[in-house]
Amino acid sequence: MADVAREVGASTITVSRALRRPEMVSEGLRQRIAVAVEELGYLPDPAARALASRRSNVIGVLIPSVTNNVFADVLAGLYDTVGGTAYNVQLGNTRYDTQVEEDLVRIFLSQRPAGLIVAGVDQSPASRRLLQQAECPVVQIMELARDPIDMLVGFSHRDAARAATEHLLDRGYRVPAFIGARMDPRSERRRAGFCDAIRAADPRARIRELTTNEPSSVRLGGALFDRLRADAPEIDAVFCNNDDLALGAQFAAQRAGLRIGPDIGICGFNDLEVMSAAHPAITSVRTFRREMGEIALQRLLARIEGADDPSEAVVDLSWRLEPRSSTDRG
Amino acid sequence: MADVAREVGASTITVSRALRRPEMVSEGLRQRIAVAVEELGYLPDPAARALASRRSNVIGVLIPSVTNNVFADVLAGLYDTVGGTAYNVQLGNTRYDTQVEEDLVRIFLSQRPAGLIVAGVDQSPASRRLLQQAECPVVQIMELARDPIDMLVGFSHRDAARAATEHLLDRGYRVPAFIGARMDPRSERRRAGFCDAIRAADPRARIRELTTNEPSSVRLGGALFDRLRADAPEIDAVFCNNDDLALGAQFAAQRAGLRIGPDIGICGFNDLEVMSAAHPAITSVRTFRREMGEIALQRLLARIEGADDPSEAVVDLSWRLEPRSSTDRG
DNA sequence: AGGAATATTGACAGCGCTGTCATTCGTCAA
DNA sequence: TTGACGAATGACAGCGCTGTCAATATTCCT
Repeated sequence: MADVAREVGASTITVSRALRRPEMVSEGLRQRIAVAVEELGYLPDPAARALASRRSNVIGVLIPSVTNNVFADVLAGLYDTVGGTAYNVQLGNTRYDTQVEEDLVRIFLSQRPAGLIVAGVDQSPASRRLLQQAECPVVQIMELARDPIDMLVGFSHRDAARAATEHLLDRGYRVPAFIGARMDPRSERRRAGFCDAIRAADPRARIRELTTNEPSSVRLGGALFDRLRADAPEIDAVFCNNDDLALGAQFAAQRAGLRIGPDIGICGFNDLEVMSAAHPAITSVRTFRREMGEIALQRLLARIEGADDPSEAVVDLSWRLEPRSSTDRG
Repeated sequence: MADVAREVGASTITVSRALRRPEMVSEGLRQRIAVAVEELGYLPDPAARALASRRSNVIGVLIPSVTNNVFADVLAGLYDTVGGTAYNVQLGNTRYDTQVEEDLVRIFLSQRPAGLIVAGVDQSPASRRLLQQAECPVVQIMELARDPIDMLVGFSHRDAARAATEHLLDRGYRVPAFIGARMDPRSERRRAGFCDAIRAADPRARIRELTTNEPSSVRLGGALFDRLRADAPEIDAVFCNNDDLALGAQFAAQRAGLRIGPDIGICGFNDLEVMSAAHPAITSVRTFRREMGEIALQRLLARIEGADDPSEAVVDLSWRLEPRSSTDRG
């Protein structure tokens, strides 16, 4: 930066201002500085900036998993939106553990981040407190809640699951069951939505379900489906916690010689691309994962850049049922 | 840090050392410092560290896509390995564009990263030069090459594809075709491996293929399969660029009433979890994506921590053919 | 016992930038 | 004409830590 300043015959602080608040520097100087920066290939040192301004350019993102398709999509939205800005996304993998999450919150906060995005609304009390006292904006994503820490972008898993289950009942299935893996808070809410729908139809109905805390996979979906049918042969539809399980259930049903749709209804959750391309196509609840990442980051950046007005502190992205052949009794 | 120093009656530099090079500080002092750090909840400021030491704790990772399953697995390996260390992974999304990659290399380098991991071996000349001159270790991942910039962890896509195609021929398929999407350098090498095998079997054979630069997806795999069969009805097997395409091809073949295996052989690439769980299970070439991330980062950290010996500058992770029903002619 | 080698600690300056406050200069209403 | 005011620029100090070199304490060897 000193070089640039020398080049144009100005002080370093003026160069600094030309880069960060161009409107504070006269037209001519600004241009000459821009030229010199380009010529010299000057790139500001983020560490020095962070130290001097007591605020880093890091957007901390806390998610429970990196591999999971759902979060991969959220991340894609995040990275797309952060690309081109002066900010950097920094991921923290909480591994579905609130204690790990709390540690990461502390570590992130020690960097004086520009903003924080955290998945879910079930932080530990200590995390919540830390985040509330943070002097940077915070966005919770994935879910809806009555008492956001700061901002919130998500949708109601419970409502979505309830709608999916109602769809099964509407289509004439009598005994839908719930298949769940990796029972995190969001999965539990989907399960609750399933129960809502079942009980609304028949308050005395028995809830048929099979859940596990193992990470979900296609193979596991098949295994759970087979076990569930062995225990409860009367079931004629399954609402799966997520699309991987649904795909696995469909494969298992096909192996068992069942006709997908007429003999067994299958519904997934998230509507990954594969669902509509499968044979037969699988009904699912579409969620707006990429958009969640984009919007969360947009809100965050708006606040960082000074928009104090939290006009829309909570954004409900909702969901959309996508009925397909797998729940068509024909 | 000054607080900690005061608490134990030592100088800040001693505290600094106790944190970074414990062996340089006497047992007793070290213990008291550890206690004080814990009590005061002291966390070092990474920006100040980076500025003073002229070296940040950032491991820059340049990949072409965040959503892609393949890179998601690599990332998972990376994040698993970096967790618990004092380093931070910072992702740069090159979007399959070497110019973007070059800009990102510059930006990353301006942060004085602890190390850099870049996907592929086809960097622009300028990127290559920058990376070679970088005063930090660099690992290229995903592929093999004769002239690594520094270290390399990957496998031969060409050999793997050749083996897969030979498998089709061995199984008795006469007219295998190649289906490819998102034709990046690695896809091109797989295509070359396909051609190698076909030509080795019959030097005068016509190469049947259908490729596109669109990002791949299950749906696209089905569409390409249908178009390919319309143009070349004689084909009796397809080697797909990746598993998504293979899955789509399988669904399309099923829609067309073909028996998977007897009527049409299908082989994918990467061996995502879904391949073995599909109905029927789909033959694929297993690649060690997560391991690639883990090992690349381990090597990098070893070098950062001072192991100068580049005993194994190149690690070949190889691959493994996983024959399944989809290439069983019965 | 004497000196060299080693282990342990500290003083000091400065990393590259920005926040704060001060200065200069031109403009404008009274 | 004059003082007030805003726009443009600069001086200075310091963000929190570490590299370097120096000083002191301790151990070891002859």
